[in-house]
Amino acid sequence: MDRSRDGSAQTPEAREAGRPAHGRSGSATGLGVPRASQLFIPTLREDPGDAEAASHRLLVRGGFIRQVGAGLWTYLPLGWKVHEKAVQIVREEMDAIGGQELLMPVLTPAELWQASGRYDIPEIYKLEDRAGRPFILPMTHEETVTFHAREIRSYRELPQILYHFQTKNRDEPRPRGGLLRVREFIMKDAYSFDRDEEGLEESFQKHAGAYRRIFERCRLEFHEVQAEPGMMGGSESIDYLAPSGSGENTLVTCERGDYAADLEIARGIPRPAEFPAALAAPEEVETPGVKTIEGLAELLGIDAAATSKAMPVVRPDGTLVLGLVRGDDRLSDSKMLGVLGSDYRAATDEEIRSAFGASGGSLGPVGLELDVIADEALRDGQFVAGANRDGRHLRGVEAGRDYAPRFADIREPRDGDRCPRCGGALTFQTAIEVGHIFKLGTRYSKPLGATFLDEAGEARPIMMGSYGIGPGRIVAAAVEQGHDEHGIAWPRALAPYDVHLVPIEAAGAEAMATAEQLADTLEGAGFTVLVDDRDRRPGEKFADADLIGLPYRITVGKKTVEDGRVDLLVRSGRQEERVAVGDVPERVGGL
RNA sequence: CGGGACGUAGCGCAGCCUGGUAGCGCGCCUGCUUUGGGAGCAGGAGGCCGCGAGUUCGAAUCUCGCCGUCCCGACCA
Repeated sequence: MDRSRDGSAQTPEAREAGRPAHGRSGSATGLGVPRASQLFIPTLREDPGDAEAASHRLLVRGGFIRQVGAGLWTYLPLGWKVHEKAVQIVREEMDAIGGQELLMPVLTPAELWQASGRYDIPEIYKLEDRAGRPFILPMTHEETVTFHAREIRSYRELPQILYHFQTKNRDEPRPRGGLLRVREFIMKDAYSFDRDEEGLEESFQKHAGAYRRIFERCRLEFHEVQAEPGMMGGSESIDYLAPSGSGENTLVTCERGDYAADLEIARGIPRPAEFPAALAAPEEVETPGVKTIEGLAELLGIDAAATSKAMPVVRPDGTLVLGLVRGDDRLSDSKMLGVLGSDYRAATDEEIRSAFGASGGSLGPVGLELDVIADEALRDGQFVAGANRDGRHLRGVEAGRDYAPRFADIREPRDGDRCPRCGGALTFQTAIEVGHIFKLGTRYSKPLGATFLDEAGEARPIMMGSYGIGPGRIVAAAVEQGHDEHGIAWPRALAPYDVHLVPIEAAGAEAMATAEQLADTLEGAGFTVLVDDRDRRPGEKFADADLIGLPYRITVGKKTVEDGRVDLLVRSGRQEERVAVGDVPERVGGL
């Protein structure tokens, strides 16, 4: 215990014993309610110059966080309180589904990651100890937890759920947006261990339930969507997306509420194309100088949706594949990745020239030896396609008749698409990914040798799942969803304190005494209170209170104190009401 | 990693084009007056102008290199 700060003769035990039973947090001084005059809450009058996202701006201005380097942030005392509120909610819900909290180290021997095959992921930080032994700073803990799961020997010891809150490091190519994408952050990562698919499904659903409760308790608007498993491998994954003004994901939802998906895998029904009269066979037309779909549609006087767009790509083994989408659509990178089952890159001009005998702008699927992957939207109808001769296109190209593609959904949904379930209008919003859960299967248990013996005495790899939540992203999403031009409006579940008590200095000793007394009463009633006892002008105190965003603000001034009343303001609304001092706890509790 | 921008007092910025004593607003310190939405007056402190080379009698300013930060893209549990 740090005695240097506190010269009192109080022993830790006495201090502990003196703490109130209802668990309110201690004050900064060791005496009474936390006072702004003695806390480190450096608010800023102006927006930081390099911040754009609302959460970034307001968390910095409100004195919650400060930047140390790109993607590296300190949680100041106020910000850490919010973070820990989120952590506690996550912890309670994880424990409620039988999760067992532990703590695994950050510093990790490289050999674990070499064994899983993830050592070469570019995002991991690599380092050595003084003897030259290789270590990494992991981005998640599958390898380490699987290392421990090797101690599970029998089906009798399954299932298990283990989790921890631990610092993760990622050498992000581009950190951004304050807490939205960072290089070091705390993550709750949980891992489930089951004997078979059915067990995994059960663990997976338990987590899905816990996640819904967590985000509901945090008062976040969120959507549970099917997602891409990405580099984690594994069969199924669900993303939890919180719509926000800033973020890196695009959430696609149906106006009727029956469909929600991440843009990367979302399906949309494109508007129907208007086709010209059908032709019995493709017919070549001169299209000199036409390089774009717009130019082509204009020249021929047709709907851009009645054209097709060819996107030649190259796989790592050098094979060329032609992706074909409708002229007005965009190829979806993530979907293409899924269809190809491998990495790919756009073909270079030279590769295009030698394979097609034409350049960019005039490519089409007819008469090719290559694999052609055509979007579903091209299944029916006749489209204009490149002729594979510069300056020429083909009219009336029909899939099946004129070329033999493999059909797949490879278009990126866009504005104007209809819902694949009900035909309703789709809307697109940016969103923050606040959680992601995965079925890993035996992706890690096999290479790391985590097996158990079943009833038949046969060794089988453990079925695993992995479940992540970023408390820092919950914090950012809460601000994105709860703020106005004056500052943050925290939900009570995440607010660093419940009540901001603002005595007006000039109102005199009586007002101060009333404030002190009210603070104690409120704390006694189970609320946490921050008293702004700073020697500042009222306007400044109000501005800071708006910025910091505690759910309730109580003003004690000479206007009110004379008749034993105070002004109560709910941060999320803007209406203020005058309440008798004695009625305050009940009034606040009822809100 | 590609494209763009920025780095000057604690914060937000001007000055740079056209080289010659480093400025403004806010904040900070002292005093007095003020006090229900970021006060007024007076006085004061605070700068390796990102770093390093070069050009020049002289560089915040011109040139080159490097570093850092932000935005778009690529990337992305």
